[in-house]
Amino acid sequence: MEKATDKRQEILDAAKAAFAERGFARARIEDIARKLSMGHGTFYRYFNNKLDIFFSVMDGIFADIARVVADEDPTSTETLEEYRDQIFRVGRRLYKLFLADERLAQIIFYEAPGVDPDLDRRMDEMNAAINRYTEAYIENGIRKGFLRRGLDARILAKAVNAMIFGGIRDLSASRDRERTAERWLTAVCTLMLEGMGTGRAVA
Amino acid sequence: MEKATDKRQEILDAAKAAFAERGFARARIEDIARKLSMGHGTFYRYFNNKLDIFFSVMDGIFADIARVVADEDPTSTETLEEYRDQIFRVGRRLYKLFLADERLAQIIFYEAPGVDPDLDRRMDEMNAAINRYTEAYIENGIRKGFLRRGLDARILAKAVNAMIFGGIRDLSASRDRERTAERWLTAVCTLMLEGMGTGRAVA
Amino acid sequence: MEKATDKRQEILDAAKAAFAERGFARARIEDIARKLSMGHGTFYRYFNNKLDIFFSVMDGIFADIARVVADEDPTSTETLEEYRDQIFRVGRRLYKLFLADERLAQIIFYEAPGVDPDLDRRMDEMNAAINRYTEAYIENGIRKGFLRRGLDARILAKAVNAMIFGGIRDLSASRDRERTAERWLTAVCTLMLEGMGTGRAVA
Amino acid sequence: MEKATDKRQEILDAAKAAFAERGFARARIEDIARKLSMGHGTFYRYFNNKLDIFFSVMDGIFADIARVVADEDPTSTETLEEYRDQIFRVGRRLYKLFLADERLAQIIFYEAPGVDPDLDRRMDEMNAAINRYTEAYIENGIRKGFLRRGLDARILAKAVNAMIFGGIRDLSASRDRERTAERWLTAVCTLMLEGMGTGRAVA
DNA sequence: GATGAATGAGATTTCATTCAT
DNA sequence: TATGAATGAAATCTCATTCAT
Repeated sequence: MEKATDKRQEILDAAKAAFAERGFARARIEDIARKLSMGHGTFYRYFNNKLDIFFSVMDGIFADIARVVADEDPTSTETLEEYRDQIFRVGRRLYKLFLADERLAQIIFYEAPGVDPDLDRRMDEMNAAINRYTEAYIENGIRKGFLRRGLDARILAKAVNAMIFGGIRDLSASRDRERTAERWLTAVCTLMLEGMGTGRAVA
Repeated sequence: MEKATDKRQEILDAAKAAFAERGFARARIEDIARKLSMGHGTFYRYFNNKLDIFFSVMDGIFADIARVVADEDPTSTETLEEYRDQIFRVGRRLYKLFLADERLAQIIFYEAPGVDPDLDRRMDEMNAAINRYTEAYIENGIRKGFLRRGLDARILAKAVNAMIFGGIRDLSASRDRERTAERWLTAVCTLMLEGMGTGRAVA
Repeated sequence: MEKATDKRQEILDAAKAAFAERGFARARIEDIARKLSMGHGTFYRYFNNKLDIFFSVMDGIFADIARVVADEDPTSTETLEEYRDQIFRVGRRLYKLFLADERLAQIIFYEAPGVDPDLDRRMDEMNAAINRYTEAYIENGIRKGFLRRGLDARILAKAVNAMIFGGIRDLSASRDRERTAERWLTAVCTLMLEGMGTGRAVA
Repeated sequence: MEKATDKRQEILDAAKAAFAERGFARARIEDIARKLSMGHGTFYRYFNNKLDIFFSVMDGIFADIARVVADEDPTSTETLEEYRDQIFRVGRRLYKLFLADERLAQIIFYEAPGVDPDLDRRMDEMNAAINRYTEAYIENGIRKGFLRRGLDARILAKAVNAMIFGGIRDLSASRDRERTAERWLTAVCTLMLEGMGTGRAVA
């Protein structure tokens, strides 16, 4: 049984690589099998079909992201400083996750969209879950008084996450990734906490 | 000549719909032709091949976006209030563009990525162009004194645009779109200019 | 009426060029029309279909060849010297014909075979006619006594013509064509009249 | 492995028949497959594409011919009698090869020319190789003294081969092939060694 | 369980031919 | 008479999936 799980994982990994490299449509089952020196008929012992394994690959990616995002308790933050630290902490972990495996960004941003309506929906749902998480942080901040009252927490949460994922996308294409990651975290915090304005008289 | 241009435009439009609905791979040339009650061979009188028309569709979309984005002069803004107005103005036009044609968001966010490396590159380039534009706004703001010195204009510009396009994506999926659009614009402005913090003592 | 004949001839010539250049299958009616700056629909006013014009082109070529071959009277030759002169005369005219228009050899040897069973048959018939002609020369030679008795005139005629057409094929691919043509004529005459042997005691 | 090679050979043979019967352009992959009661997709497991298999068919034919032609040593002939015997021997084998498989002549003379420039070139090369071979025979004959000095060996070799292949072509269309083959061999020898003249005073 | 040969649905693309203008 | 837009038959080729060994 262990053996079977290992093999499944192996196939999953080869498939992830193939999908990242060539996209869903152009990746061939036979290529994936050949990379593992196994008959491509064997593939169908572990997965029902091509879409099935793509969903499995995506599930793994979603789980990786969820693990990072859900690692902190949104209600535990008490001050703006703590919040800032938290953003950096979560952000760094997230960025590290994507920097550790370039295939993630390639798949999430380029290859997965449009493959299957069901999958698009699942991506939207994962997105929504992350948005809810961020919303909880913001609402906690308002409650605790270190974020302003009257903020549109729902939309702001989405905006913040859009930035964070924009950063991930940008990171994948950048040279000095460590440095760029820090610049992004700083920029995101700036916009989240102070904005870019000089603070003089904004209605 | 007018006739031919019209026909081309007609095909282009039917293709845009097909690509938005089923994605590049699943959209069939014959579907596009049948929708226009024409022989599918006719298609090839107006476009070289399937990828060719997809590029043409995308070119149209890029041009639409560029027209909106490039409509204002980044250096003309003098005060934070003017800047905020400008953001709202450009944002509203951009959101209106996408709300007027749901297919744009579907194609840009779901169907175009991963179809062709060349096209991915062109999307990245369009993105970069918009980023440069926003960067110019921010640098102007710093120069004019209504944005803080020392800001990382390059990354902040990217972050801002990530939010704006995040808004577009969200809008397409939302109910009361007009209202949601305004909420997004407000949220983006908030983050850009003041952040969410209470302003008390942030190092 | 003259006008129409001219046009027909013009099309025929453009088609000959197209067939020689690209072969029957790859030559497109539209290309032929475009070369004449005429609508390709017009083509069908002068020819029934693509095969029809190919047949017409071939008929022209056959006629050109027949004119050269049939120009002399096989029964008028009286001596070996006259015969040799005659071979040179006819051969030169034939080689000149093909050297004057490279397309002839290209079409005859490369493009026409296999296009259509009917056409293959017509080529065979033309060939047979030439063979009969040559056979008549040989039979005349035997009768007049300057060729040996007992020769297998039928096969020898075919062999001779195979050489002559082999020469045409070779000429088209050679550099100094005038010189090569003379060498071929000399070679053909040698084989026809004396052979290559030293003449000592061949049973 | 044996199995796969057999299948490949089976397909090759069916293709040879199809190409001989209908020509390259009109032969359909599906016909070849159906003749073997196999799915047409199977074809593509053994050959890359239609041109690929045509080249393979031709390679087989070229190899068959080369084997026959290269079987004797041009320099070993010492007398005219030996030479004559040699011509008969090689000629008989060559004619036998083509008589054993009618498709060879059909493909070589009717279907292959003009299919593909590359292939035309390869046919020309094969031809050239045979010509060089015959040239070696003639040069040997001159050296050994049983052929006349001063002969234009290069062109004469081409002329001789043109006759021999002319014979092949003629054979395929004839009734009593065995008899015709002998007549051709006799005719070729006559022209090669003595010519048709009576031998009286030819300048 | 593993294999890979076989399958055939399905999509793109070409271009001779037609026919309304 | 000339035109060229429209047509669709026809053919190639790909590759996910099946299944006998």
